[in-house]
Amino acid sequence: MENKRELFQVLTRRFGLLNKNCCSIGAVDITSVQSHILYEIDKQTSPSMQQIAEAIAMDITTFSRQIQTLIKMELVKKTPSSTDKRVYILSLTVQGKFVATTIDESMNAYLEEVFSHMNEFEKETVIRSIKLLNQAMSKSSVCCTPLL
Amino acid sequence: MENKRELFQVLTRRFGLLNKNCCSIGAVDITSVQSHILYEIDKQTSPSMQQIAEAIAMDITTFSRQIQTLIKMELVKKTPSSTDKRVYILSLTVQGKFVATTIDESMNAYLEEVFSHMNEFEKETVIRSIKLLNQAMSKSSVCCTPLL
DNA sequence: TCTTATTAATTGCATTTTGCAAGTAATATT
DNA sequence: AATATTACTTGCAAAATGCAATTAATAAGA
Repeated sequence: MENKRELFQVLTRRFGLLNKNCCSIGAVDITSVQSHILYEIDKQTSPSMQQIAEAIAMDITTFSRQIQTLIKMELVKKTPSSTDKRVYILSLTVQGKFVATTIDESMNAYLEEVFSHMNEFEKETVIRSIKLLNQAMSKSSVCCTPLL
Repeated sequence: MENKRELFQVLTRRFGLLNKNCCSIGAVDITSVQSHILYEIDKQTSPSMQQIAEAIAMDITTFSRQIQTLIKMELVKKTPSSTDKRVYILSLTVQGKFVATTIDESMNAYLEEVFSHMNEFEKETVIRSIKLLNQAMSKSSVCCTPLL
């Protein structure tokens, strides 16, 4: 069988590049790391700092500073937890939600465009394959254990 | 249909993390960016600086400095082109080749492990899907045009 | 209860990475 | 022969990174 790494290297490089490109929304300009943070805050419900930092496998100190930046940009809000005063709950501001949604839409639009080069059967197959892959990776013991 | 971005986000995050983890070979410790550079030099034949920088979509000035680092680490060699004195041809040193190969092997080992959670049919399907996806992405006009 | 861990998050460095602008040297174009 | 373009390198200055150490709050042990 062919070299699997080759296939994955190309795939992830492309997707990584996509992430890099897609982060300029009107006057707001964010990095791909920040885009990941927004995505994850949007996805989770009332997450703490730790939770998000862990989800994106980012050092907590770097994360803390990124959040400070995002707060200055008025994209993220930090609310003290009512049950544990050490904890801060992260949420998106209206503008932050808008940015996250816009990025999500443009990513999905891109993916739709990519999938438009396939027929219905291929689409289904590919989607199912990605799911399979995600499942298999989450079962794997070798790597990525902290992740998702 | 379900949210495609979600699927891809998870997949590429996992793969990105894998890339991050897999870069300590004996006494040699390299970053994932450097691993990408080694990979690409190994793949291409007599590539110039520009070629590699473009392949991994990296700013040429940052790339130039990364190469300097890799040369200091004795993983990469820079040979002046005989036909064009502005150009440098990049190649891996013996040690660089060893590092690249070791990373490649450990990545493939990881992927084998991941695929071991699937049956033969699923494996084939997934591999074929990734290929399809790569083809579709290369056809796409939206993004990633400089890439591969 | 009081003392001692443990945990969540922040700051203080020191290092590394990044990328634009400007530079040098060689080749291509006119 | 003069000019433009190309390949690559340096000079900043800003940003990102991560370890060590700090603060404040909760949990656990005596």
